[in-house]
Amino acid sequence: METKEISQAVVSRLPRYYRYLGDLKDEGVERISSQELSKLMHVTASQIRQDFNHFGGFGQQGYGYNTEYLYREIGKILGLDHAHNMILIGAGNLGSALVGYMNYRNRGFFFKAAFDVNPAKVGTDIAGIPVYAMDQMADVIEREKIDIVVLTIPKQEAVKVAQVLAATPIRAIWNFAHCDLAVPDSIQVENVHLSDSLMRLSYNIRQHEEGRRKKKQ
Amino acid sequence: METKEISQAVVSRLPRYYRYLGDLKDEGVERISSQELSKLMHVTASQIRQDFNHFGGFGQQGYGYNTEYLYREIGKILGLDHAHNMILIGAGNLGSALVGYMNYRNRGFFFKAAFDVNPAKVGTDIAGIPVYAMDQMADVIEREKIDIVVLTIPKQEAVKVAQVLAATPIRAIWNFAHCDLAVPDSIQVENVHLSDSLMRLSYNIRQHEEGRRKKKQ
DNA sequence: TAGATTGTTAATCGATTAACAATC
DNA sequence: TAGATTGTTAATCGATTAACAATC
Repeated sequence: METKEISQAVVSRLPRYYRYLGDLKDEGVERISSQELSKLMHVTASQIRQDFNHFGGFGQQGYGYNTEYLYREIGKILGLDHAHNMILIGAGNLGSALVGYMNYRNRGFFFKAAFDVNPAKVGTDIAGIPVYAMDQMADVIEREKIDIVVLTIPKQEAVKVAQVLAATPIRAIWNFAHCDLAVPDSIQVENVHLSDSLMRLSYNIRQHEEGRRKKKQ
Repeated sequence: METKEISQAVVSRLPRYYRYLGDLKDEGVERISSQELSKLMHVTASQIRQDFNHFGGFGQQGYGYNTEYLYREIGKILGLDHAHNMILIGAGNLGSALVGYMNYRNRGFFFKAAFDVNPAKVGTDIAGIPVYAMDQMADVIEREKIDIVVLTIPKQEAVKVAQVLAATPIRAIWNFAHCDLAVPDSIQVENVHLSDSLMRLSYNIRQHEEGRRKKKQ
């Protein structure tokens, strides 16, 4: 399908399209034009058509796009037609929240186990999955065919664990630690830097204030 | 200070600079050149200088940048020199995790209260802050001078709550609901769409596999 | 067929990188 | 002073938007 590399700018927009199309599908909307979708999502119709066309033609001239079909196709592009096995490293508050959420609203992402340094947690369950000691990691990854590791541990530990993970056959790390990770190219890293996000928010608050102050003068 | 509008691309990089400079400062590094920082962060030295210069000259020719000074200045730009009062709406797993995290590692962001629809939770404490009924929201916002509302509730409710919030003097929403919010321009919205993030990860796994398959042929 | 809307090329805009003069 | 490195302008690159021919 895709020949040339797709830019991350486009990739970042796909989940949002997927979300809107899912809603439309659920509302029973059978077809939608790039112009209608444009109004709904507050992006240009041109961008929508360009984005979709990176992956081949999903529409029909004079008709638009079939909502259900487009939804399914974008799902495939996003790899949601494959199951993913996950483990959690760091069975703290945030980790438990993620496991709980995934269990509840599944879309092919399955948590198989959690790991924690705290001996008091080892042997217990969080949100229905067992917590193991850290030294069981490599074993469980192999046995359960884990692709995705979710890292919810402090940055110092995250850096060390990433080194260990680099030698395992995992394919991705969903990194919630406040640091960048050095891993081989074969492992994809998706960072969720919550503190960065909050700082961006803080910047925008300040910026908006400033703008208002200047206008007043 | 800033006259022309700064692009969000630049703003998004500031927290990462802040992170690296904080680490350098803690390691006792007194000064750093754009070239050294470039190697460390894997971005071009040119971009670093451009980014900093959007906000005025922080460096010195022939010397580089003073780590501590630059760190403090970026902190100011990010608005971290002002305190922010926050409330949590949705005292579930994720919300509790965020409150717990913020309480522990404070940087001027203070959670004052939480709100939940569940009557069993109202009157209790989560991570040291009181949980109120939803109808107390506007009152608490005014009394506690809340700027930032953290939304960790399902999307259907989030949309409704956003409507209520639009009429309050809050300045920002940190939105963890899987939807976009329609609020006045005076309210900044920072979205953390975790499922979008996971889909991006899934895409990149798939993309990498595909690349490998093609190479083999 | 006529009208609508895509797919796609060309034009524009903005962001990144390169280069170098200014200056510590 | 000479060397180093910034601040800043100019060149390049990529992403977004506009336009329109193809076609359902």
